[in-house]
Amino acid sequence: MTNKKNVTIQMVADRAGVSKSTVSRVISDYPDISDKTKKKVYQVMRDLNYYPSAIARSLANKKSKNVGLVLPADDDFFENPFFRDSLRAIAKTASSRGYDTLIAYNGDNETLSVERLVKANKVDGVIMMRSIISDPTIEYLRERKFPFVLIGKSLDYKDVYSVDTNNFEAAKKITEKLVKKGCKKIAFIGGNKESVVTIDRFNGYLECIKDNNLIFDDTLIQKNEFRKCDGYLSIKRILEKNPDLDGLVVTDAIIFSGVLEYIEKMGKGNKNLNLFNIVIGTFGTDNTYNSKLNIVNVDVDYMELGRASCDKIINILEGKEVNEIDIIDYILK
Amino acid sequence: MTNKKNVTIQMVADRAGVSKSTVSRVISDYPDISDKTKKKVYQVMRDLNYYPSAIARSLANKKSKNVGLVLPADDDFFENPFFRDSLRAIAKTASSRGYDTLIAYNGDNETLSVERLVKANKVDGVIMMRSIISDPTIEYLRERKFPFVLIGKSLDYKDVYSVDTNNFEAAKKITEKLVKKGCKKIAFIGGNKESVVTIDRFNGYLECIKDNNLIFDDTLIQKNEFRKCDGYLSIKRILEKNPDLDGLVVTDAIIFSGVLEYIEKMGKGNKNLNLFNIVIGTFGTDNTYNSKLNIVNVDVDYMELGRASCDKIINILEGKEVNEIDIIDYILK
DNA sequence: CTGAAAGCGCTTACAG
DNA sequence: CTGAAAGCGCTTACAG
Repeated sequence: MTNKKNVTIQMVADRAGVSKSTVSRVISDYPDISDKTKKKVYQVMRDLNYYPSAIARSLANKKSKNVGLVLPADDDFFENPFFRDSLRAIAKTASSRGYDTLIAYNGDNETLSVERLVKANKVDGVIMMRSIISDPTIEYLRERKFPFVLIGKSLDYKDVYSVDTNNFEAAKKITEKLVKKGCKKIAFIGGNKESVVTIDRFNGYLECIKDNNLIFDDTLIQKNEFRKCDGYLSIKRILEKNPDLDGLVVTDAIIFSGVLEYIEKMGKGNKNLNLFNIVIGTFGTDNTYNSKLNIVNVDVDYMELGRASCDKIINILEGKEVNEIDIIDYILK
Repeated sequence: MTNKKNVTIQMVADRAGVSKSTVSRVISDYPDISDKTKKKVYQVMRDLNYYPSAIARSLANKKSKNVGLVLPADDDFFENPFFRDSLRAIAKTASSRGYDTLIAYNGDNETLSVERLVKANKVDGVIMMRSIISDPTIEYLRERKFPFVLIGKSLDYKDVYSVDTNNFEAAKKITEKLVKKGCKKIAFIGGNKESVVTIDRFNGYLECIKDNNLIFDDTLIQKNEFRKCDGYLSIKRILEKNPDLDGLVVTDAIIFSGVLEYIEKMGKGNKNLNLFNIVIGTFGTDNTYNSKLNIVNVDVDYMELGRASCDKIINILEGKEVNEIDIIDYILK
């Protein structure tokens, strides 16, 4: 559907009075070309407004110069600021390195959407934006020996290239912060229990609770989905059994928004409930300003996670040496 | 970098005892093939786990089966729920129609990022996610006669394929709603004044103000950027000159969040300011629950905008007939 | 209904 | 330093 009949390498070769081989060589900056030829060819390329066809190069080189970005099929994922920030950083990084970003998403089956790109040779490597236990997409990619980088980490395999935050440590530290602020009864609200993030953060929370000999029982723990409504319901359930709650760790910005809504709503009438005295620790929340609540946040640099994962997959594709796992800093405040 | 040496059309041809031409024909569901051959070929394809190379097809067909999604270079854009929802719908729709979504974004120059994809033949058509006045990307695409669909509308050209909401009408109606609720002095906070959305919504607001002979002066109007801080500062400035403000139209979810923060912050101490009595009309805000404020929202179905724009560009690419402009409904509530 | 051949626009060993 | 030729994996008129 490109209307201007495209100018091809043959045309510039003819016009420059050389062979396509030579033109090809100047395009790819091959060393042994005389300055004269090089100049001439560049000139003609400019005159003709020539731009090599990525498709034809792909076929000849057997590489697409595309990285696939795998978006999970579940709706909640997109609400998380992590999605928009890392997507942006990935697209930008890819572009800066001469690659493009192709989205793998069909709305219902993550693995199928990836398979399609992989089988059709549309991407050279893949970035997975989320880690869960026994991930079928990872199974597929590994079996096919197809290059990929995982944002997060795999609990199933030790040899998966990944970029992660130390979620265990961050969760432990944020819980400790609540303890220092005087909290005695700290609850935990996480997302899906298959999610590696939830698992890591829960373990960090747990370790701190144990270290400090704080109360720990099932009525303080909620793990559901990464949805606002789950935050709402979780805090409700926890408070029913624990009206004396004074601390809360919430692992996700969206869940947190549900928690906040509940507290704002219920705290309004029942001043006696003292809902606003609960100190809350949360992760990756955009906006932690709240006039009535005491909120501590772990800030993960999502852009950096994106950038690092994209650089990593491209490094792998280009045969450069990379670490198995890279850890991105977080900021607790 | 695909490790399994890929099975090609030649291999299945050999194994099936036919020519590649024939295999190619059964792949593309060409009518005049005997059932026997068809069956045989399908069988072999399955046995060999054959999947045609999209790259090779692209080269032969001169189409990539990719649509380019143009993301604006400014940071604020990504904060808007519009971005995530329409992106998702676009990727999903493309996938369902056998296309893939390629992102055009390099972090600083929108037009360049598009040019790159277009020149390299990496996409067959393009979706632009935002409309501004005198958009250089549109200039480029038009000049090149490259197929594209605009989400929003062009004020510069009448013949641009686009998918839009009736922003003028929606803004007028939401302002009317404030009037019905008794507002006498209604301010307007919009985004960038080059943005078509801001222009349309401002005009809708303005018409209602005039129709009702309400106060209209410069101190009531703020147009800055689509940022939270601009919302914060805008409402501040407006209130300085208009302490008796009782209505406010805010054209964007992010700006609105800044307005909200200001009101929450300032309203807390100064009960006399009566900040919480201001009725607010806004657009596309995720979460309009607020225990103290009276908020009216125009809900635009961003997924539908995405879906429609993607279907439209693909229809164009496939030579189907399409409307110049499609209008997506909004819901006022 | 099917095959041989040319072509899509590049790259790259090979030879000089 | 440069060119002729084969090849990447498909499609599609053309001929039968």
